Amino acid sequence: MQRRFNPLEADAKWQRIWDEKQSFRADDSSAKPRSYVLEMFPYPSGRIHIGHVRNYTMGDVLARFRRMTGHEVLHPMGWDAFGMPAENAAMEKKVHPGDWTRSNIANMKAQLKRLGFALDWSRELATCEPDYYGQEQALFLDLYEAGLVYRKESAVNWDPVDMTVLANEQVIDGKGWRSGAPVEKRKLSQWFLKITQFADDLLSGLDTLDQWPDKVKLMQENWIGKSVGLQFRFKLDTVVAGTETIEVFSTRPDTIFGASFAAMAADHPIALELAKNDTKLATFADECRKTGTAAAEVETQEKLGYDTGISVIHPFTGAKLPLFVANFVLMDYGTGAVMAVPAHDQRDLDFARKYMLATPRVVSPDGEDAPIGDEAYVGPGTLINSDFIDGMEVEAAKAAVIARAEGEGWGQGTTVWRLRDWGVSRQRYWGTPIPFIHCETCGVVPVPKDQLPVVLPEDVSFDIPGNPLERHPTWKHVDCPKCGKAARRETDTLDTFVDSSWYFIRFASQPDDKPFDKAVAEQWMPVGQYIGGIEHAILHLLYARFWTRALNYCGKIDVKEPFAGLFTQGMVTHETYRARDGRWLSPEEVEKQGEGYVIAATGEPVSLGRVEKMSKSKKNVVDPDDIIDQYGADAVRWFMLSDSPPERDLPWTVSGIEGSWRFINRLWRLFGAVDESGEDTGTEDKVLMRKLHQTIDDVASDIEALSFNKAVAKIYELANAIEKAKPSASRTEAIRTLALLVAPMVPHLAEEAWADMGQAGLIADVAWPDVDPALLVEDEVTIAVQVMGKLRDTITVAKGLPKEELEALALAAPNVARTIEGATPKKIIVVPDRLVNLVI
RNA sequence: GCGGACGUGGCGAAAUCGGUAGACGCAGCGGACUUAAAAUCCGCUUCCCGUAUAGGGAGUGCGGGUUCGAGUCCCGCCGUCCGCACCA
Repeated sequence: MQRRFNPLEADAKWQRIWDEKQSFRADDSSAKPRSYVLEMFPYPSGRIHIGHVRNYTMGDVLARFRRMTGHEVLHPMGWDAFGMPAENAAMEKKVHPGDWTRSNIANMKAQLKRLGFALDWSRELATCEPDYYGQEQALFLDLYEAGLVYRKESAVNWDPVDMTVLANEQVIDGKGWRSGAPVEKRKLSQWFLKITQFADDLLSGLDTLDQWPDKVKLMQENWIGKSVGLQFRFKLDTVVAGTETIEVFSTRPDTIFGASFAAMAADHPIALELAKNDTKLATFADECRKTGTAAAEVETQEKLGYDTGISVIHPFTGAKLPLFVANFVLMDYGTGAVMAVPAHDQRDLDFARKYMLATPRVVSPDGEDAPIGDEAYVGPGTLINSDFIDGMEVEAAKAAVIARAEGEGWGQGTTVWRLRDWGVSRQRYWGTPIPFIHCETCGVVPVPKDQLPVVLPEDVSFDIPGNPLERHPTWKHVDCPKCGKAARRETDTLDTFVDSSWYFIRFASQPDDKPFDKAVAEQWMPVGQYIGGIEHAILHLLYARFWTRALNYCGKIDVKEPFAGLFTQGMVTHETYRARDGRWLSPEEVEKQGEGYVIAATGEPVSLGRVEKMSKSKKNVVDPDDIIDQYGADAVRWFMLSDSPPERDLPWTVSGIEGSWRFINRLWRLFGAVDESGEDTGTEDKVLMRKLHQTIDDVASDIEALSFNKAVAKIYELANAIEKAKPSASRTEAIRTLALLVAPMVPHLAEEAWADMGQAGLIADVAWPDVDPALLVEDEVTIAVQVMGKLRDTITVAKGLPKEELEALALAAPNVARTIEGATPKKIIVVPDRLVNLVI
């Protein structure tokens, strides 16, 4: 009778047993080597997505494998549970954000459980619960005491309809993403975290992260954006409202003798002042503000300027340079004004050509004063036409100019960062309340730690737009902790990125009375392997690196980098289908017919679209629950690991998951063959044993390298070899060992087989099989024989055969003899145990 | 525009050090079993010439180069994708 694996029964059974035995609980006091494996925790949107399944399966395989190799593994799961969708649901469906979120968590947890992940659920946390965000408030106060938190007036994107602040990413073409209303700039008092204090450290720390993708490190480097240069003051030839100088920044102070004009942003204070009495300038400035900052616009936009009629005085030559207001100068970078050197900066050159300004060369690769064409020269060279720095190389000239400016007191060497301090105020309900009180007498007063957590009120309404905390009848009214007079609670809540900036430490240590225990957390930290999507390359990963440094700065933890290893996995994609009228069709609606697809119900032809990321709008979504129902957890897990390298996109296909399901059953039949055949002849199968031990070794290193697709291929090869092998003691051993090799990937099947084979205990508790090094070396090798680099034949010989013998055998190989037709080779190249190449 | 990654059969992909290109899976084709289907098993499957399980030729985006030998190294193109975006 054919054995068919029954995942419906097996999955639930083993999940229950693992639960009962607390198999995956991490022991804080273990003497084993530690391994912290973490996947980015999900936002509880309601359903898990196939992308989550891929992400968590990868982490699970690594976690289970590390357990088998003798590690004490921490592999936790939680919920990034604050955020806007819950408030949107509250507005649309009239449910409380907390109820909505908690029921989503319950649903998603049930879904995750069905996949049999080896998670320590005892450490589960949700950021929306007071036991988490209360500790976050305590940490926020610690950072405040350390001087890392401050308030400042800041221009924000204000949505006048939703009556709330929007993040830059939520403003699309100048309009609120939800309301569609034109966004206003408003000055509001906002809470900030001093991330810029750690800018240099966050940058140099990247060099220590040798287990991070270069791509992510580069993105962070660009985001932090360090520029070193000279900040200096030009004297103005006309005093503007009491101002006699304009401050500029340049990364190329060496080119200062090539400056032919200066330019400032339309919003520069001097420009604003001048515009008061110059309507043409005011109009021009308005034009500058109107043009968008969208990629396409910037690229095509012409350099435009307005000559103010004022000049700046060159600090060395005393020459008068015209001062322009220019649309390419940004107020929020550097000082909002620049010295322009057209010969050595492309933007300055474009501008100079348009307004007929001089373009003197001051750096030359060959010392010649060649005229500048349409391209600015930005390469290395020697300074010319530059007074006291003539003849110097660029770097020396930079230093010389900075030294002179500092000596004469009109400028100083400076570093400018693109990174801004992190604005964490949100005018939302569903977030961590910022633990401060505003008192008319005492000012901004921190909530005393013994009064934490500041808990969100439950009785809120979402009938009208705006922040429900702000209009709650009682919540914000409190007495000042200092003077006892009536005062007002801060009604802003924290950006949810704060919540995800330390959850990994709370997983490692979760006491009731403090955010974490230093010693316990340090035993686990840093996270050994962190796995998640590339979309978090900058924000989340940078914030978490900052927050960990901030805690380190406060003496809370002896760790600076939270994630030693980072892996960014690819997306799960799917074909898209469209009907003739252009509407998207879901996979269930279409049917394969011959080479193409038709609508199942009507037979109407369907056009096949691109393979894209699964999304509701394109209707190419596959629900994890449905496929688990159909094929069981193991087939789904196996598919997630097969074929595509984990960092690349994985195309979901029905034939692919069916292939996985077929293999699950092939394994199941193979495992059944151990008892059934009874044909263990006691004989040894050396070839199979060699294959087995090579596979044990390969699969182990593939899993460590997260090359799951390769591990899967090796397991297929071994299964093929076992099926072809004749019954023997070796074959029985190989089958039993195969169960161990697949255990991290298809754990339910492995447990079922282990029990079925009469083995004691759980396979989850069995160690990874040992490799016999003697079996890793072949005693016979197949050698390629080439003539002039072209393969002509192969010969199989004993390993380690001396050069002369190989040459003789190669010359004697029939195909070779025919090809060279008796000629004597001029040269013979022999690579021992690999190949012989005859040069005629 | 700047920066980065990638380009291998019909498809997803292997090839860890410059040494037999295409392992493994999917799809496809042929066969066995079956009344039939499903399931399963066996075989073939880069392209071209060839009756051939003989043999040969071409072949890793394109054009060059280095080398006894290049998917891999170097130079120059082309294409796709991703990130950033007037950053002084």
